[in-house]
Amino acid sequence: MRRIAGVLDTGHASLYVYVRDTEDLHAQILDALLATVKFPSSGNWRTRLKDLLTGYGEVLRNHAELARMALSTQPNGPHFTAIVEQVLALLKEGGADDRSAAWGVDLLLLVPTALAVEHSAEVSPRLEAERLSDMETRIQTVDPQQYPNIARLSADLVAGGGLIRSLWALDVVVDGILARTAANRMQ
Amino acid sequence: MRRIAGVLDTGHASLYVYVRDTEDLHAQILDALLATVKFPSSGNWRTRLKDLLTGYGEVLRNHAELARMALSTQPNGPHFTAIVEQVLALLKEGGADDRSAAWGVDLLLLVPTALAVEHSAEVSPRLEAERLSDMETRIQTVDPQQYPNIARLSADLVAGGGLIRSLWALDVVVDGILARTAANRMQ
DNA sequence: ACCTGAACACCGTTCAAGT
DNA sequence: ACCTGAACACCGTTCAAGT
Repeated sequence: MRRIAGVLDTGHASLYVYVRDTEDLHAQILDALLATVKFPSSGNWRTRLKDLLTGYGEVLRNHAELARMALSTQPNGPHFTAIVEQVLALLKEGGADDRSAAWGVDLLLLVPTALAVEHSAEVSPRLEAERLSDMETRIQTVDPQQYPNIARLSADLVAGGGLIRSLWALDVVVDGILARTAANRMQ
Repeated sequence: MRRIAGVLDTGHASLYVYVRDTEDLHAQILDALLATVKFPSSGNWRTRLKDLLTGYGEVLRNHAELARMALSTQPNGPHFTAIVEQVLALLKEGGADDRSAAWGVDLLLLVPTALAVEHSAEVSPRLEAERLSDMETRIQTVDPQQYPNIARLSADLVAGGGLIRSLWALDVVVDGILARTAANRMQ
């Protein structure tokens, strides 16, 4: 509140004319930022879905505070609602059944949101690189007797950057939603 | 810090002898609590996996602050590491390939963690019920012209409680990991 | 109607001083 | 080595007083 009031060159108490509290402030800022998210128009439905959610994730990754808010309280602004609508449309195009699509949209939005919060601790690139290499050495030097699977998979556990992992996670969830659809059909 | 120091009947500054900062304090508390998580021994691998992650999620759901910490900074205590090891073992038993298992464990742990953070805003049951019914009416009264898919799926969007949705989400991610494994085999 | 400054009730963290 | 109280530098929120 105080920081934003400073940027706006006004007293911090003045903001309470326009917002109810900090959460409300964050929600209004987020929806304004979501106006910049592009709705992809080329490629198949899966590519368009991943592009849309990547764009959503980019906004959240640039504003860690907003990602935290988006996770703890479901946003409800018009631009957020438009993204939900589009995700549902793309899942329908992909052949997902109604319930799988409805429940799947939450899970799909969770991926970029949670990943944005995960990377919100990145204070300085300097410290972040150190933290990451600490984690790598911890995984690579784990006791193979006590944790055989971690030791065996240590290379894969530390492999892959943020974006490639995010795209992989979205593919996993999309595949899972389609698998649920198939399982429901067989019932 | 001050609250916990009060419970321990000591000065808040004294805690800094044992912890580096608030994040370190949360990490130590979380790993102590994770000692209580049961490792299921009956049922097939998928049931055991879901039970294990549900147990993990229960701990986080009872301690919202810790869930937020677990999301922004990867825990690294011995009990957390043991859970990761067990998830990897169960995924291997289920036939997941190495990379899908290694990357999948992050995504699987994300589900209960993020859902715990989501429900961390539940201050009083009274207000929470109100917030939930507000959301329901908002979804059910959405403009069908502007948001046709939300309107069409409104019943499914609001259906299902926390636990059943969590189990569904875990099934989706497990199915997705197995689908990725199958896709990798075909290459 | 909108803005302001002061005040209130909190935080986490540091540090000199005690034992 | 461990603890303490005070102090510092922050928060979000409220409110009476201004214009």
